[in-house]
Amino acid sequence: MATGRAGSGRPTIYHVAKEAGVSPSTVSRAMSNPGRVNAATVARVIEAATRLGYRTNPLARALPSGRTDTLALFVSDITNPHFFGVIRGAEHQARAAGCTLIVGDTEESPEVEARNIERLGPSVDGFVIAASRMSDEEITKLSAGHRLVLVSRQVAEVPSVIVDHAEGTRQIVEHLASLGHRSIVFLAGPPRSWLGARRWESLTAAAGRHGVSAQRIGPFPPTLAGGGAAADAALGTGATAAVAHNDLLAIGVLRRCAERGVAVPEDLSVVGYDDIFGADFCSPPLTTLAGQFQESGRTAVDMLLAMRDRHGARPARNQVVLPSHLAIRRSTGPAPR
Amino acid sequence: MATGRAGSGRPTIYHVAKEAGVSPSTVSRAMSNPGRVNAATVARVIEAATRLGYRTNPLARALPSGRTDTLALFVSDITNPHFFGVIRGAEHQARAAGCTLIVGDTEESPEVEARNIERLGPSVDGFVIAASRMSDEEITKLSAGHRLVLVSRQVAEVPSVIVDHAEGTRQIVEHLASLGHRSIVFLAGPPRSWLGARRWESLTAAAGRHGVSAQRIGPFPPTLAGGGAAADAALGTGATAAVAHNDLLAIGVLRRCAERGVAVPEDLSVVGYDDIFGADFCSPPLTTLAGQFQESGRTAVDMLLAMRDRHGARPARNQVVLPSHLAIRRSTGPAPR
DNA sequence: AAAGTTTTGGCAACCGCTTGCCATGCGCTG
DNA sequence: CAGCGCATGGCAAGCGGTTGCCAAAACTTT
Repeated sequence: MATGRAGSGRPTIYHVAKEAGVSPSTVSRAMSNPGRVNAATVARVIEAATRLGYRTNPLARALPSGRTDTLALFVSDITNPHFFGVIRGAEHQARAAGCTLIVGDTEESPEVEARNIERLGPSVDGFVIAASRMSDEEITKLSAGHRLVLVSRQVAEVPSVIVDHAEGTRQIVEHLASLGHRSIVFLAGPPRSWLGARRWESLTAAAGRHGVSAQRIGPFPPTLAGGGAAADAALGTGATAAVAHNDLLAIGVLRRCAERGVAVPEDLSVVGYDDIFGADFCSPPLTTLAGQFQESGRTAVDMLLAMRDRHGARPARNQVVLPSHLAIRRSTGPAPR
Repeated sequence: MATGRAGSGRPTIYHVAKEAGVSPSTVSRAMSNPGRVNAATVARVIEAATRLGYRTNPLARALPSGRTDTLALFVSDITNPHFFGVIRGAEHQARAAGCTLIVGDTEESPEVEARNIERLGPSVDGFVIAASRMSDEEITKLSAGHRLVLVSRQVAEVPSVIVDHAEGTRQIVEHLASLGHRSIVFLAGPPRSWLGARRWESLTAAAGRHGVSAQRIGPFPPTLAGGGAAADAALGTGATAAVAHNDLLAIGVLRRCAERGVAVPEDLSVVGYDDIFGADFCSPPLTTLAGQFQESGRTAVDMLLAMRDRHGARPARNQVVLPSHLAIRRSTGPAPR
């Protein structure tokens, strides 16, 4: 009968201490601060520990030391494949550093974010918040009481890692302009998305420079299903190219176009953001701005760990911007005449 | 400067106790066992707590009580989109139950699985292990010392939830047979995969009943890239239909076929397992056995929680089998003559 | 050889919360 | 009105580690 719970006879440092003929504090030191103890004693302790099958209890260790070797990652919507890259990267890096990763879904809600941070605060060494929906003020406030690293979001003074949007979006517009497109429609995502706002901002700027007109419609839920409505709305605008908030939406547009007999890219070019799983094998394969999101997760975890270990000292690189590149595939083509 | 660490001035039950004019133990009871305390006192304590912004420290609570309200989920390869369903389902259900979820990648390694369980044992209330690569014996042994629920794996006496394979595979074979296929090739996945073994088992059984010949080739890594080699090998066998270990592999096959100018389904029918994200918009859309993996995650968490709360009493449903259904799409068609 | 350093290990006080046990005081029964 | 039981709150001992401080031991240094 599975118990494994407290009092489960799992050996403690006290058992090891008796077995090795030393005091518990020596065992503790031997395990976590070997420099402080004579090498021979350490060896004896280690030997006793392995003999007994001792494993240190992370909880008990964390309580007095305040160090949990656990990191939390919150994503705004765990349903969105975009975040899988971030999750993977973070998980991988955390594991490499001997840390455990907690993954949470905040369901697009700033309240859930704040509540979770408050709740988990003492249990983790820090938080990675991807695509936070909280306000700048709230983030700043929370970052005063907790170690926080933002992903896909920038707030002054708060460490963050984002994928370059300005340059990437410029490439999208250039690509489209060179194909003869003169009218672009942007399919907006969630209203609270900082990233979405930046993408639109960059798009209008770049469009202006290239003499291309850009309009925004939406918001649409950033999902495959949302792409249906987005496609219909986009087709109504007369634009020859649609730039979607993200790939999910873009692929949804692709599907809706296929249903309606609208040829992509002959009738409409479609561009997405993120290069998610599937973007290269949907039909037609999607032209999209590929960001290194796995790298984002990794970097964010690194920064968090650095903050923890350098204990308060401001990290060297506080606001990281990762490069992006345009993956040109078959969903974009010459503008219809 | 973000600290938020121990000694961070976060109020404790002692502060609340003083504020409310009661003893710490009363505060503790008021928070976690209100029946034991006079209602008026509880109200006073609650009020003091909110006034101070008190939040209970999960670590400190877990240490003496042995209850962490945290669950761990391990997947054999976090890179595989198949698991995203499980992760989502588990995360969602855990959150609904007020639990925190730890997600870990065991990298197809039984050792990593065992080590992680050992390490995290005291920090969690139980484990969900998806597609465990451990041996039956090892699982049985571990399940004696920890609360364990298996997903996509069955071991006698250990709680588990799987998606039906026998019936589903029968449907695949029937579908193929009715399209005139007489020779099927199974593209095997990882050698240690229990699920893979069951699928192949069911396939030969069903094929036998329908007078269809079935052969197995592989193993192939269950990835898109693995599909390239698998496709080439499959085409060499002369079979008219390929059933892949999973959708990742199947989509890889689709891509390779497209590259080689092999028409799907005209020259070769392709079937996958899992109905992952993308299976419905790849080209051609993939016929696949859809399982309710999100439901698997949810159910597994439910079982775990039930085990914890009914404290050792054997769960009512110990080995859950979820239904599957064949999603027939365009990657299968009549056998070439 | 005496005095001064450094190592090394033990003591005991925590970290913040839970819980078994006891003392109090009240309401009730007879 | 004595006697009893129960609801209520406090005390204190943990849970399994960490760590500041001190004393003994082992080395150096004059």
